[in-house]
Amino acid sequence: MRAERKRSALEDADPAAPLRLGGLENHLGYFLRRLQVWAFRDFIATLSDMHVRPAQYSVLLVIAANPGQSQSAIGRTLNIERARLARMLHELEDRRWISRRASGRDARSHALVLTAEGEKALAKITALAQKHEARLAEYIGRKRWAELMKSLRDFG
Amino acid sequence: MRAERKRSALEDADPAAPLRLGGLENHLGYFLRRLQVWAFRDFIATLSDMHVRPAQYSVLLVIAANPGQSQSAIGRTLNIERARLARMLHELEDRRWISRRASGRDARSHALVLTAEGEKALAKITALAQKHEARLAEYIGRKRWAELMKSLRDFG
DNA sequence: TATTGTTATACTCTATAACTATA
DNA sequence: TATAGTTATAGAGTATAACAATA
Repeated sequence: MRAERKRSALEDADPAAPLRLGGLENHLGYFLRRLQVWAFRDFIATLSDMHVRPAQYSVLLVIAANPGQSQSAIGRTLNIERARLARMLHELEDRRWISRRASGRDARSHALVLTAEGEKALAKITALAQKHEARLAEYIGRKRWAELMKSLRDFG
Repeated sequence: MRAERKRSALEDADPAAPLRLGGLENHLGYFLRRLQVWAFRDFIATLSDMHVRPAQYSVLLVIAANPGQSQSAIGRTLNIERARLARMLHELEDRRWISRRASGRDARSHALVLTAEGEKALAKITALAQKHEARLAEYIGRKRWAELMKSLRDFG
């Protein structure tokens, strides 16, 4: 028998190769999760100098696009629980990137805005985030990136 | 002036409506994350009777598809850190769904297999997981489901 | 020396509940 | 009564480091 004979599946295995996924192959959630984890890791690594995490970044962008809105409106938009958002906003306030102003209409709520320092930080952050996005597009291929973006954005 | 006059963007806002996403619109990771979170929540809710989380389910499926493999091989396949996987496997062992056998080849590693009880549980779990998947497909539309699945699976 | 599995710690994020102050 | 925001706690997942046993 030749050295390159047909070997059984067990013998055949490259010890470092990934295994069969089995039924997981039929679950979209698994594949979504896998790519999302890659993307978030790359995002965090790319923005490590600024110490900004994806959730913080999303909050900064939504405040920038909707100045003066309340915490509950931000949380509703991004699906962030109000308790979690309250703590995150305190951190961003400690960093002098946002400020809470009294809302004219409702004494219970705050009007959130970026500070001048926050605007400056966001400019740097956005530049790094673009680099991350370019890396993601390269990782999965520009065509696939565009397909996924269209499919997911059209839905959302 | 009429009551239905053209109002400014600020006045116009439905107080419960989501805000503008701003720069977030250009980030695939955000949209991936949003759908993935929906999917995992639905998965957890659908399988709440079995108390199985997505990561546990993925481990059970990969063991079922690759009986006798080691923890490191499972972890490598699913991108689960070995420390995390060790604890998860102890939980699954406590539930009598998997067992660790001595590996013939390497005394350091375990050969993981489903128990008979584990096979039975996985049958129930898989049936529920199908219901979840059907719900996900309905949520985003069957066409979009197929597009995303193709795009993501081809890549992986 | 490197790898397999284990234990432990710290941090992020999610999920709740309880509380206050307003509406 | 309901809503906005706050504080606290518990659980899951991620990231590390250190360790024993084995390769």
